Amino acid sequence: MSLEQNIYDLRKQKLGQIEALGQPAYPNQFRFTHQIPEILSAYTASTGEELEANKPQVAIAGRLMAIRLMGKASFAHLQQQGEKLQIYIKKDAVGEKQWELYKLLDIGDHIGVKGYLFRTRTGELSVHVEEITFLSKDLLPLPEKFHGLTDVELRYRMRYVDLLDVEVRQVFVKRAKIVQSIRRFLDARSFVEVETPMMQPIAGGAAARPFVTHHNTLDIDLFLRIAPELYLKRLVVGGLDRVYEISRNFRNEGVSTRHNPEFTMLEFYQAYANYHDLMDLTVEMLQQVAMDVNGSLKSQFGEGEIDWSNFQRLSMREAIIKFWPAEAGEAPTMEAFKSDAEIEQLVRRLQKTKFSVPYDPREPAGRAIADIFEAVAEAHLWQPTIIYDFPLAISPLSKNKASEPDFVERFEIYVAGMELGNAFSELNDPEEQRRRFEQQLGERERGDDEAHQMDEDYIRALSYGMPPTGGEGIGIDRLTMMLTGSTSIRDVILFPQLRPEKRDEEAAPEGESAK
RNA sequence: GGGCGCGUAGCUCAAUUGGCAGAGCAACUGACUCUUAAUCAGUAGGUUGUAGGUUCGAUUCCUACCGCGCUCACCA
Repeated sequence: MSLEQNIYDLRKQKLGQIEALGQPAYPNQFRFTHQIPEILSAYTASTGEELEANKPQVAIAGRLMAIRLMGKASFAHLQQQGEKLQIYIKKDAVGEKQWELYKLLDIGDHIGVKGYLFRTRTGELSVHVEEITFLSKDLLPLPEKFHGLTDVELRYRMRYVDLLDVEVRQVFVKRAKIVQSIRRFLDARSFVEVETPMMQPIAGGAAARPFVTHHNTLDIDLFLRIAPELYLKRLVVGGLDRVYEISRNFRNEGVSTRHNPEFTMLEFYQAYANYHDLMDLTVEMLQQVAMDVNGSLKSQFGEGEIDWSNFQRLSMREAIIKFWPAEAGEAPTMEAFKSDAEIEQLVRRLQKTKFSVPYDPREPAGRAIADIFEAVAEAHLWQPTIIYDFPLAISPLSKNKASEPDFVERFEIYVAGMELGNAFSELNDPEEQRRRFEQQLGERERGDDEAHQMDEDYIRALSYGMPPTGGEGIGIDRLTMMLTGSTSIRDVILFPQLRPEKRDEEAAPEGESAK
């Protein structure tokens, strides 16, 4: 019999004894007067003398996180919503039977207490308990009180235990505030929040491999969406000039500290706006969110500090020039990007250094420009930076720049060396869209299974006329990482994707007798 | 998928060159009516991730597998 099983059985016995004392094992409610955070904020200013004079009566509930027993009196901490309040139980004050009950409690149990507020000799606000109500038993031991759970696998698998750690909890509270703040920002500007299909017959709107699922009655395969993009633009065609959606996308790709197979994205579309309008809107939105969440335009991330007050803006080509590594010789000029031969030369020069840049002569030169950018510039983009004017070759849904047809009106936001957002003036010429899809089909033929598929209904929608529109996607998980200082995406997703846990055949904690 | 690293009591971590597997917290028993990582005395708790191999002897060395982390590649 394992130790864990021992503790489980012991605590079940205690639960039986608690019932024998007349308290139900699993009562169905507790009427409290305050939540613990309310008490802490309402009485911080009250002195011991004031409390002594008024003896404010309170009833509170929470989880027991520490017990310090001294014979016939005891202090303990109750935790609720990530905050702790001390309680003081004295045998004289609660009586024989309640004292017996108290001694049957374990760390991790939920209880409710009634009593009055006072300050201890050391000045800590505490509840002088007059009555204990048993609420729920913790049958399994909590992690070590000082270090908590540090095994990240256990943390992610047993988030219900991990969340008792106040700092872990705080990350997810902040995540909720981020989403709240984004909604407030967009709602105030007349955006309409919508929900579009998660299960799509054609997975479009991004370059990624989808998950496949099956509908039994219709007997068709469906794809979990990789982006809501094409549906949201159909809505703009239909006259929802300003729409947004915050929801999950699914991409059947590797997992890493920056990637989870399901992740949350904000996408929004604004009719009659171009990508420059979106740049301004984005800066304003991210600054509001940072203030709402942290009360500051600075946030700590890893070794450094992110300063959201200042967004650098560079074109992709300018960024390549700016961050061109000395070991690869003279930095290119803007002119160099106009010639396919010169672009190939740039790649060749980089390939002689530590920078690995793929090159495929069958691919359009624009792809090479993007690859060069990723190799030399991306890692430098630690402070918030807007990179604009992307090559047409990697942007099948963006509008061409009028002055430079090989480039499109697209930008991405980079923070802490990561992509945070992606935006563009939306391509609304249905015939050009058809040509782009056909070109993507060509790449599919050549083996790129992330290339975009043909979507006839989307082209039909554009044929009814979409106003000039700017659209943008922002990764909520990544934004949460940046604003909470979490260097792994798994720390901002409650239940990140892990391999299924393998269970041993040993007896389950329910305690079935062994065969 | 490639490379590097990790896996020891419920939790956090030790263990000399390959030589009796240990501590703190949690648990249990006892003492203690203002403690706060409470304190003090005692008790119990282990198939060292799994399976092989080398060896008189393996937590330690080797191989494979499982799980996790970091990193590279793809992407947001």
